[in-house]
Amino acid sequence: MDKRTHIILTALSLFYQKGIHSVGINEIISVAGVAKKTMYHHFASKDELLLACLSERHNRFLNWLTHATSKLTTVEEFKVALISCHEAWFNSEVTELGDFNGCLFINTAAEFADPTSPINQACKEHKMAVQQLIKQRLSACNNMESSQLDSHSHYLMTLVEGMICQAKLVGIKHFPHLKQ
Amino acid sequence: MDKRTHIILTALSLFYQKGIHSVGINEIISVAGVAKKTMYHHFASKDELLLACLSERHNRFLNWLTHATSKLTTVEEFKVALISCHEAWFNSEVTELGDFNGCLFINTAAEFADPTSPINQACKEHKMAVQQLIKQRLSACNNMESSQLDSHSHYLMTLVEGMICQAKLVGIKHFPHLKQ
DNA sequence: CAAATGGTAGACAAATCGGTCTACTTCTGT
DNA sequence: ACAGAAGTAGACCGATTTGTCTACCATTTG
Repeated sequence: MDKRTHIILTALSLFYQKGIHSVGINEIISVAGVAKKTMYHHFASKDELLLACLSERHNRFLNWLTHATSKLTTVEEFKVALISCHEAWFNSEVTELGDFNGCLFINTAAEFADPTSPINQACKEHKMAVQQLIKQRLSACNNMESSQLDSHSHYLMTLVEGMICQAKLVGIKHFPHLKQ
Repeated sequence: MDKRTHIILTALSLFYQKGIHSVGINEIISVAGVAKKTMYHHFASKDELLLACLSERHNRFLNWLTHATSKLTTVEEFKVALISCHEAWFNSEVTELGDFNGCLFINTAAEFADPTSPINQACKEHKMAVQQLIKQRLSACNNMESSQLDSHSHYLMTLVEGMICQAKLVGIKHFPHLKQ
């Protein structure tokens, strides 16, 4: 495998499971089995490596979410599919997302609070992309009234974000009552 | 003011605005205007100082939420009050909660992912206490059916958690559509 | 063949981390 | 008045941080 992507995947896994500041460069190269010079050959700094990891995770996550909500007809079906696929993620049943440990972007933004930082902005852009996907998916439903498209997609986004937080912090893994 | 509480309040403010690992002991004592020995006289370690900060924040937050949702009659009124008081928090209009930067407990749990750590447990306990308060408040409403008490309080908790995340990450400060 | 590229191991630097300690001062309670 | 607790500034320690650098090896490419 490409050394560069191997470093990204190793760092991504460590960052996701243990947080950013808790993981040092030495640990990353040690786990990846790679020389320090190799890492700094591909990435100018830890921050740039992190940005590459966020990008990788973003692509992976959106790809998964896109496929998990592809078959849709009504608003109700979409809502159930949206909640169900997140439940699968919480139970670590989605192999490409790894062992569930909350949302990498929420976690990372907690450590990089400065909104002008590129890292914080990458987190924000990820969330806006998810919001956009939900809105687009919702607009394709048969019984979706376009007048409520903004408010309803926004509502579903709030629900999903809340589910993720509860799944991580208090360990709630299924939300049957939300499917009503 | 008591030196101990002064150190706690200073550290709490720094931790909340910048994250835990991003703030060092030297910065805390420098901003607090206190000798390092004084800090270590009151707290055995940075972790114990952090635990004291979490406890302080927990008391402050629950006290605020308790008062902000004290006048209640119907489920609908409570829901609107719950959302509205959080909107006030997001806009940093609640002086005792300081400049809004998300939920300290969500942020802290992101940096201390190990669920066996006392710090992670303190974050979890805070969320369970909030959930408990919502449930208790809800049960006092005139038109609350006890059969749906668990699912409805759980639903409101999910909503609130989602609002907090969206307010921090993408800067959404008001949620009129949730009040339906 | 020669040169460039990407790789290795690891020493090294400068800064910062949490935490300890000495020496001294100030406040407080009996 | 005196003892002890609580405070000060800051030197110091060992560990760790990110990041640079040397010296060498392997592969590929003009």
